[in-house]
This record gives sequence, C-alpha cells and structure tokens, in this order.
Amino acid sequence: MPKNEVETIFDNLNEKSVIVVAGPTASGKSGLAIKAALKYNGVIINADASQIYDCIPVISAAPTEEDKAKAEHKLYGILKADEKNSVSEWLKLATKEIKKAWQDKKLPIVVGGTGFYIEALIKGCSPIPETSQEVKEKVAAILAQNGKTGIFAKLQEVDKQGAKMVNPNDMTRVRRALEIFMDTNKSIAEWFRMPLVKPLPEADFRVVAILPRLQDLADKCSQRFDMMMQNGAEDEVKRLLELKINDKMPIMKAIGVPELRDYLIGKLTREEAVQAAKLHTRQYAKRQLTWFRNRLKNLNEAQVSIITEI
RNA sequence: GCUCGGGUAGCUCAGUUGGUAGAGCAGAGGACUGAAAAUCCUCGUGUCGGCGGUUCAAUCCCGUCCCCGAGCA
Repeated sequence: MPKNEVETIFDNLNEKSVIVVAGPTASGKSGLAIKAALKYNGVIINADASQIYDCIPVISAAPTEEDKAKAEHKLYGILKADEKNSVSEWLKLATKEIKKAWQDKKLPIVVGGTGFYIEALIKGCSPIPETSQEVKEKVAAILAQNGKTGIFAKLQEVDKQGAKMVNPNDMTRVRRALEIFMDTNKSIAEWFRMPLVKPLPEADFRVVAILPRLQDLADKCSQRFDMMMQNGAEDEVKRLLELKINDKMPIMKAIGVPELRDYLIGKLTREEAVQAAKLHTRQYAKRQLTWFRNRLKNLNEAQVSIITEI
C-alpha cells in the first residue's frame, strides 16, 4: 500500500516537476531518492542545513562516494565551515539547480530534513531585503550589552507590533525582528503581511514524506551514530576544531560536534559524548516529525504523499 | 560490629523551625517567515526506604529494621 502511494507521486511527470523527499533524520530518504533518480533520470538536490557544509560528511550523514557514483548529487559539502548559511541562500542555490535540471531534461529530486527550507521552496518567502552585515553586528552588540531582556525592551521600544509577534526568550527571532526593523525601518509584522514570493511559481511539486515512528527512528539514529564513530567522526571533529570556528556558527552546532568536542577537551568521557549525541539526534528527529506532521497538512501548493516506511 | 553521611519524580538532587513537596535533566505535546541538526513554549500525585510511636496532623520529631557510601575496628 505505501509503495503504490509513492508511485502515484511519479505519475504523469512533466517538464516542470520537482520531486521532494522529506522526512526526519535516518528515515531512509537518501535511499529512496537514489532509487528514484536511477529510475527517472534524476538529479538529487540537498535540502539539509548541515549536509551543505564540507568538513563534516561523516557526522552530518552526507551521501557517500558510493551514493554519489549512483546518481548526481548537488549542494552537498559546498560551503566552508566558516561560511554562514540561510534559507534565502539555500533557496537561491536550489532554485538554480532545479532550473538547470529542467534544462538538462532531468528530474530534480530535492531531499532533506530541513522542513523550513522545503516549505520556503514550495510556498515562497517574504520579500524582505538581505540584512546588511553592519546591522547584524549592531544587533549582536545590543544583545551582548543588554542581555535578553534588554534587547527585547529595545524591540518593544522601536517596533511594538513586531515585539508582539515573537517570544521574548526566543533570541533567534527577537534578533531577527530587530534586524529587520533597523535595516528596513519597517516592522517584521508589516513584511509578514505581504504575500510570499515563490522562487519557482511554475513548478509542479510532488512531495513524498517519510514519517516513521519515533521509537524506530531512535534505534536507527543510535546505530547510525555508532557507525559514524567507526567511520572517523572523532577525527572529523578534531580537524574541524583546528579551524577554530566561532561556536555560534551553524556548523559548530551540528549534532555530534559539540558532544565530541566536549569529549576531545576532556569534559565528557567518550561514552558520555556518544550517549549525548544519540539523545540529541533522537530529540531532533522528534522535532522534525512534529514539523512535517503538522506542516504538510497545510501544503496546498503541492501533491503530498505521506508514508510511514519505505 | 561501631561511628558518621545518605535513602524524596525515570535520573541527579532541593525542601518542609511538623499542616502530605519542587528544580534541572529525561519524557510527552506544540510553535516555527534569511542561524532551522538552530531557537522557543506548555505539561510534575511521587507508598518523601519499611514498620511502629508521639501529635489534631509526620516526609520532617522519637524508636526500630532494611539498603547504599565513607571512616573506624
């Protein structure tokens, strides 16, 4: 039954079709994508925030050389460790790859666990201009000097509407709201009222979401992390640490990096680090499951098929 | 065997000058508009080690027993 359902996703493909394989970590997305790529002359395009970085192929569970030999893979390991990524950045790259695939008469197959990226690709995003580096630094300085409550008070002062839209403890969003206001002199609330801009309005999106039971995923995550340890995860993190990247950079927060770093500097035993990484992977899988479970319902712009196993 | 600590939520521990108890972590659910493998929100009844006693009332005081740790023999 699930198999048939997956197959309907591939029915009547046209020259503007985009397959999207979504799902939590360790759900078997990559395998399904490769199979589809072989069968339908596809190009696999990464929609995973961590796999976009080089330096951490093992710990981010990026496709292996073997996988890459089977099918064309794009947007994997293309950013350096000290480069900052963002949805808009990814959107630009992914859009380009999808168009290129169409041109080459190939089927673009977007694969990833970052629901945020996938939704932006399908639904579009607000036409907010790129925030300048100066503003970002200014806002970071405000937070450093005034703390959480200080920066939120500042936001309330300049942008009352915007302040209502964010949780005062959620620094990612408080900062973002303040950045937008300082950069554009317009409230984030106002920007959000504008219609989303679709990067590929002509696309025919077909989404396959793999949503297994959390317990099954947890077991797989655990086994997979043991494999990562066998495949050199420790050395990978050691080499990453030598680069002396700021802890706040996305790559330094990839699951497994902080845990193995703590082991390497002696804060945790190896076993403790492994256990922590496994736990964090499981918790991450749960967040992804929540996202997909609840977001896919409102994804009217695409044909969606949800399966629980492959 | 004796002395001193401890035995409280799945785990680590607070606490109650006696009025049946609360944090962190774990767990469950949720949110998510350029850091998203990020960030954030909500949810806490458990013979307070067992049994007796004192008391209107004991997880708290007393007695006794059991278990764990340290020290002394």
